[in-house]
Amino acid sequence: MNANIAYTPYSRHSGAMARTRIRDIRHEELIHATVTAVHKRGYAAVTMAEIAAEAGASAASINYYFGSKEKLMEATMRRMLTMLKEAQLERYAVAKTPLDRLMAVIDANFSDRLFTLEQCAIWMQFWANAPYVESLSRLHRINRARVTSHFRAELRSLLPDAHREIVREALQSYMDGVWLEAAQANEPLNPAAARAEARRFTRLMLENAA
Amino acid sequence: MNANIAYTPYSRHSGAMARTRIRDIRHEELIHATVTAVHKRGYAAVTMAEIAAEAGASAASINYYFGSKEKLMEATMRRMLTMLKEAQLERYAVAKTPLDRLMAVIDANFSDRLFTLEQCAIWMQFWANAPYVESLSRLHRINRARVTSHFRAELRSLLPDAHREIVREALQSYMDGVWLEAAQANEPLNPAAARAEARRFTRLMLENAA
DNA sequence: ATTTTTTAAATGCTCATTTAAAAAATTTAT
DNA sequence: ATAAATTTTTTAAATGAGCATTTAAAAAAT
Repeated sequence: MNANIAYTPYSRHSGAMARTRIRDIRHEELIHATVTAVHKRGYAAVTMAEIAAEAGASAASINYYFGSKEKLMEATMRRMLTMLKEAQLERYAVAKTPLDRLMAVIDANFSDRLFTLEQCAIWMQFWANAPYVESLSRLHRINRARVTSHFRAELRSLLPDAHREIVREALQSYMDGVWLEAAQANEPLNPAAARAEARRFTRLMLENAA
Repeated sequence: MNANIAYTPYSRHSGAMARTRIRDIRHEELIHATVTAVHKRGYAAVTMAEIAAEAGASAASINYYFGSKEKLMEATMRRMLTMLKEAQLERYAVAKTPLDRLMAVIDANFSDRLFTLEQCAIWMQFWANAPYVESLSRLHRINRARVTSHFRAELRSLLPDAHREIVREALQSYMDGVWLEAAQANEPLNPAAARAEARRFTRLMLENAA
């Protein structure tokens, strides 16, 4: 009856069984539907009914699983942030040098999975709403801090102190700016081209600053 | 009775007199109130009544002067774009070299008048809404094209073909990215510092290629 | 007089959220 | 197993608040 009660991760009758399946499926479906629906209509304009329809469900079921429109948006952004983090970790796993790792952070941002019109749109709505919604603001700070710290770590061995911070800030601003502009596009994005450009830009910055 | 009829720019009873004053005053006041109110509450959340209250007027008078909330937002953004253009022209007037003019474009973006929390917030709302509102989308394209063409013109004499476009895109993305991040801040911005950083970044980009 | 400006109040619509009841799935008892 | 009981999931419909916009009439300006 109440979606907010705490569940143990194991079913109650046998030992280490799988946890309630439907719950996870619905979360997945509804978050995906949110991304699609927000892309189509914008966060301000999209209605619970539209999101629900996108998932083949009813508006009431969104509230059953997420509690409110705001919490749904928060869960959706949490998912986006997790995807970004994972994309980066995947690339870290095969990176050998500090430069490889620096490029891993950058490539992750423009990976095929993430750098799509739909997701650019969601991020744009996220940035626009974060200043007015504490939970989103918090997510933004956390993500920003994570990326900053990775950049700092990798740049430490690539650049002298004097230029390091300016280059780091430039890299982060550049990435945000590219996303911002991509959110205005109406043809499909080209992640491979974006990665190539970002790498060229990065090399240019490093060369000149070294 | 109807705000949409065409007015001649001159009063009807004497020769070349000042045009209807109140109209201009109200436009000014209401646009200013819009910037303030949107900064406080976000475009999605702000109501006509709140904007009106900010200007000491009634919601109905906004519709009398602008026709609708959407048209008010459009007029507000038009004003922002004009301010940006003017800030740039002011600096062009005293620029001697291509590098001066390049810096003029950049400095304009971070001028004391424009690079404020309030205006960053408005731009953020603009970017988030442009994909869903044709009139805003159009403004975005126009502004983007204008800045692009200025950058191209000035970079032509500063950089060889090979690097020019990548540097231009990097500069534009950088500026957008700085604005995007600034929109998340909650302390007052420091335009002078932003200009200094932007100049350092620009020099870094140009050094190698020149 | 006539036109422009102003607003209080009315209108009408959209929507998030809640409610209440049914349907489906799962657990317990037989 | 099978049926009964219990819990989880689903949604149609109700609720109620919020809001942009319109109307109609008054006030101010010309």
